[in-house]
Amino acid sequence: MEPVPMLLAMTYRAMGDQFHDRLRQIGLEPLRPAHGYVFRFLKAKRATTVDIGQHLGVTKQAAAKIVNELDEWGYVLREPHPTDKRAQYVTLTTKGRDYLKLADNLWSDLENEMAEAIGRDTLDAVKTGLAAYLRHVHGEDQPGLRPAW
Amino acid sequence: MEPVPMLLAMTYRAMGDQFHDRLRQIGLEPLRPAHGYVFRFLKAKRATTVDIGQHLGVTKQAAAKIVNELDEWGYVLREPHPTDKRAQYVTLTTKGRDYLKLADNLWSDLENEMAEAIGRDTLDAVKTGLAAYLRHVHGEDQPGLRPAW
DNA sequence: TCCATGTAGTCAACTTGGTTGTCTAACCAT
DNA sequence: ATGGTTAGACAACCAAGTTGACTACATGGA
Repeated sequence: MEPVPMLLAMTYRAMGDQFHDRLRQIGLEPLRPAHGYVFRFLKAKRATTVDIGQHLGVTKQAAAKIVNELDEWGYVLREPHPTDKRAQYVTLTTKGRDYLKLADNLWSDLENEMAEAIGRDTLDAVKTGLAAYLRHVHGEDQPGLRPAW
Repeated sequence: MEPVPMLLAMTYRAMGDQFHDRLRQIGLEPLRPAHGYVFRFLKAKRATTVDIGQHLGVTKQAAAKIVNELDEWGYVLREPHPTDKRAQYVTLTTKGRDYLKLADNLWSDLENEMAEAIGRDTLDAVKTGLAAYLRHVHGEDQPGLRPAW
């Protein structure tokens, strides 16, 4: 059997490719994975560019580029931080939230198809297993999200 | 619960980081993941540069760069293809096989620690589950190995 | 209160790891 | 034979990161 990391990489790639294809079928401009992960992160918590960089596992400069793009395209906007005059909160616009909602539906479709293919219980085991491993290696502080290739 | 692809990416990243750290602890020059995947591929079957590119999920030119590096560093060598005068088989040197053996040991250490953390049965479910999914979406023809970020 | 140290964000230069495009030589099916 | 395809090499380019430097603001002592 293939080593775990190869299985992870191949599955990630396979799901990502399918997601990308379906987005294009719908006719929606396919943002890169990083963009989607930013949306999801912003939905969960208020965050600055630095926070986003940390979450993605890239430098703040790289994160700033991504935020700039999302801003230009109208998916997010910046608002002043209430107490820190240096910082800015990055927040989702309606367009951003709509995109995220659509993407979430697509992902859950894919996940359901996966459940159908390998069994719901196996899928659950995969998810809880990976989540448990992540809690084990890092405590509560997330690792970088970006796969280092 | 986080969507599956995020779990995959985070786990891949977490394991890769650990692997990388331990290689450095040993004092071994840490090649990139792609290099290791090439070793593993070459061990399994005779392959040309084009084959390698396909397996990794990159263009043949990108694959050629990687093969060139591995050649310079003494991990692989090229030998003429028996029937096709255009093509060359890329094969592991002893140095390459040694590196792979060491890396394999490291990976199996990591996998054992994972088994300890989440339970051997859960780990088995993860592996068989992902493998089954991959067989389901692509038939027998592998997807690209490289995660598209 | 003042000062030392640290941090958010921005700008610029650079590196890396890929891409596309083009070409030659060899292959192969009609 | 010959027309279409393929392996490999060379070159130009590009995307997405990096490091480094700087400004403005924050924060926690002495």
